[in-house]
Amino acid sequence: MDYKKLADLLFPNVENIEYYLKKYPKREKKEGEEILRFAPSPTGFIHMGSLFAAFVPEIFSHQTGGKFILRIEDTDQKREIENGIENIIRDLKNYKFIIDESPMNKGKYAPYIQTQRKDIYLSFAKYIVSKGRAYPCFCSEEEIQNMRSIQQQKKDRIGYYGQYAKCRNLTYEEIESKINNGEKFVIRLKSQGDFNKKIIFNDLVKGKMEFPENDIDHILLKSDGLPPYAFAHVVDDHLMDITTITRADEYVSSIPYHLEIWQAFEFPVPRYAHIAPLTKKEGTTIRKLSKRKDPEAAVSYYSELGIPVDAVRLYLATLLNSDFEMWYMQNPDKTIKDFEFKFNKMSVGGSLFDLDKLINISKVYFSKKKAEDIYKETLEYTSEYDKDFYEIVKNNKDKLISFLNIERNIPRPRKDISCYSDVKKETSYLFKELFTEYQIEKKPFYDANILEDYFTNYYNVNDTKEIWFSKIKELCPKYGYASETKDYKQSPEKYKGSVSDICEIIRVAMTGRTMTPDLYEILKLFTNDQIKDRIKMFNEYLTK
RNA sequence: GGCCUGUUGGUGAAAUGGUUAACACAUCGCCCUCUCAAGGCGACAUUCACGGGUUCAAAUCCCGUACAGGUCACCA
Repeated sequence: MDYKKLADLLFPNVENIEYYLKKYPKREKKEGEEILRFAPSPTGFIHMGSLFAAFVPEIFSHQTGGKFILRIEDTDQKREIENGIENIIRDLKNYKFIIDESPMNKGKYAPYIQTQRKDIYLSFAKYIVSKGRAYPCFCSEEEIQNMRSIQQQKKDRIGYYGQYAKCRNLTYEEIESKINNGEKFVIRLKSQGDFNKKIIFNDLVKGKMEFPENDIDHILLKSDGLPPYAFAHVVDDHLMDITTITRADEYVSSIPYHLEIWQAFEFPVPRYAHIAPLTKKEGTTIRKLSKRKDPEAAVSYYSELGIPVDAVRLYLATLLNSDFEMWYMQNPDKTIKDFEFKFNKMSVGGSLFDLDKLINISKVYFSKKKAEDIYKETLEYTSEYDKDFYEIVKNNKDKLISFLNIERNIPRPRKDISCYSDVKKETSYLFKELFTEYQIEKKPFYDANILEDYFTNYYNVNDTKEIWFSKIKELCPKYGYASETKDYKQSPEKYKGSVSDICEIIRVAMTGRTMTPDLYEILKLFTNDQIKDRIKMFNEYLTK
């Protein structure tokens, strides 16, 4: 068969492959520079899994001084959703991804949206047909279904291959007449593989793997003229000069097939890094984190909660290489950029997405921040997600900063804030509008008289901390409490309680909770009127 | 079912043939401090899914079993 003639018959008005090879020349790269890409489908919002999938190539490209590219894989037009592309770009920007080339920020290798590259795929398909490595197939869906059920009955391997590949042996004349009849066709790879032979493949993450060769005549071009993933990625990644392909490890099993496409073009094969999915534990089973089933998979979950972008990025970094965490503890002044990530340190199985861990990372992150910055960012956060609290934040700058500064600028700061919405939770008792009732269990020793006595006869805002505390101790014996915790511990029968219980009464009365930052500092944030008000409230609460 | 990949404590995870199996989170206990936290110290895998084998030496290599995940589309 004259394959050249066949190619012209199938693709009469299509550019030569040389045209595109020239139009998109190899990049001028420095030694070691890597070009990586994130290639999502525009099927909705970005979730944690895709954020991680984007994080990996961004890190590995930029840490070599290379480029990070966003390419949109929208060849399946059935799955497309409105604003899909815009949402992806917005989410990536929010998460501080630096995208060197994308549909918005065009580079030399545009277009970056696959449906806009249709002519390119056609050209490459024509080329591969002209080389005799691909052929048109006119089988209908029914015929393929039939083939499959026969294969199932006979317990044969499923697929279009070998003797099942009917259209493989069509003559030029047969093809020509079908085309003249207007029959629809797809282009299939004419596989040269042998299922009984093995190929060895080296993956950057998973290491050496062995597979049977591909012998299935997979589809390279669908009847709508658009390629499925496999063919598109080879054409695009070659033309865009991608040096390392990162993708989800669900593609592992199609490696032999993808390799055969590269080989058919005689293009050098880039490195591949197959990334295990983020997983979630549900009962005893572990499954892929799902954007449909898991609310915590959506990035909006974190922005609504107010988990800072940088904290999420730190978590992604520890998910990438778990030794990052230790390194970062030892090098608190460095950033993600300073760490050398390695593919072979990535998890081969799957990384469990652990919300507790993220929250912990976020707490540590907050504990290192300046109070002024937290205030500023809380203002931004509340302006979007909590309008009511926004007004309070805006009008109480000094108070909030003073609060945030309690036990902050010390070697081991407090870790009670994990997200911007916690600021409200942690400070609500400072504001009359938010503190409307006590929601804490009454304990027998709670006593409004002690409270009133303390504030009328002992408390003075201007006291130093030492004096402040000695005054509380002074008050203790009057009500049968031990001034020293040690004394109480030694002979508890002699006392009603200790100074810590007195502190608890004051703390609970003022804040409605047993755990707050340093009580001395907290009290300073209350005005006299507020104190009086709380004493009254506390009294009512106890008598109720 | 075929093919591929995993399986280390309550959890995540490190150790890529060689001392008592890192570290972090969680939990519990003790200590410290002028209150709450934080912090310090300690406990938490006589053992790396199970069974064999190779080796002076195995969580690490090989074989088998079990379990789990992935894949077998004109989806990516």
